[in-house]
Amino acid sequence: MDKPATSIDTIAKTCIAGRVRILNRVVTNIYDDALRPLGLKISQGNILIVTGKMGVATPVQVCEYLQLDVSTLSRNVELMRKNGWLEEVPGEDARSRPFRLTSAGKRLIEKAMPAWEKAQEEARKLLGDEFVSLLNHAAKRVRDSNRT
Amino acid sequence: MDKPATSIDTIAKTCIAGRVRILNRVVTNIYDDALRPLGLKISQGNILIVTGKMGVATPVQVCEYLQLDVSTLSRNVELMRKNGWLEEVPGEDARSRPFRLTSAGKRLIEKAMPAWEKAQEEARKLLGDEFVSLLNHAAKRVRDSNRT
DNA sequence: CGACAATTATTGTACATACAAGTATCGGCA
DNA sequence: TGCCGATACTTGTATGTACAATAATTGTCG
Repeated sequence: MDKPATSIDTIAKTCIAGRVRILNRVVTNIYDDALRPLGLKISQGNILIVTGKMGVATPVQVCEYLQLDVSTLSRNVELMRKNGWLEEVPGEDARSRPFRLTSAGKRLIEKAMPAWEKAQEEARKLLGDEFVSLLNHAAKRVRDSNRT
Repeated sequence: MDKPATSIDTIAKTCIAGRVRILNRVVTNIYDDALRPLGLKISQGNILIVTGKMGVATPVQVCEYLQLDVSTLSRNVELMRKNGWLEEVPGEDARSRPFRLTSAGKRLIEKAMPAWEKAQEEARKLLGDEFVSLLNHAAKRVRDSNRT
């Protein structure tokens, strides 16, 4: 004779958002701790990486890839520009503000590599290989799904 | 003859934090959109749920469960107290500030249930059953691991 | 060509988040 | 009993995040 589960019980036992958010906090902290000596946070690091892959990047492109609001990116890029890691590039469309890595930005990534690897290994061990593998697929699906 | 992968390529292809953070943003937005008509965000919703499960909760307990910094919780609880969803309870240890759901808080959870279910279903479809199942295990492991 | 919708970014506002530093209290031990 | 380290929380500061409103530009269609 099980009692009927309350709303509280149901949500506590199954809420996907709760779990994703816990993981996000823990994993973000692992990387931020590792990168702290470099004055870099993983939030900015990921923007640097995406920018590096793109060569010249526009806010809209980066936001689509990272599923970030443009207003969020606007302020993040501003900080990284001040740090000398990104620079604006003139573009054809005057509405857009394309940017790219500076050489300091590229050097920073190289310098951060060992710390990133350490964090990556810690996260991998914590989450398990199977989860990490599914994570890749899930992230790809999410990026392609384009809610809105 | 593959060229050696650069640091940028390696991180772009494999970074766990990048993927977890993308998922976090997308999933959080799904729930926040669904809950917006109620004036509730999933960040606060999860705190309400954990509090509800505990009956009387202390900040330290909630933070350990949700892997939140106490300073973060401090401000979140303050807002929810102002909204009338949480109330302080006198405790024995004067250092601690235990709190619990008010009846308004309980009613809010009931009222939010349909929206939560809608978001939950959208997230489940987006991420896939297999991923969701592993997510539960991963979250439990993370909670038990107690980095520090 | 000119009005208007669509696109792109910035700014105001509110909340989430963590670290560092500070305050209050507790518990144990000399 | 009184000191002192440990514990629990708050506050200052910086960044991350999104939504709404605004500004600037572009594209389109009559």
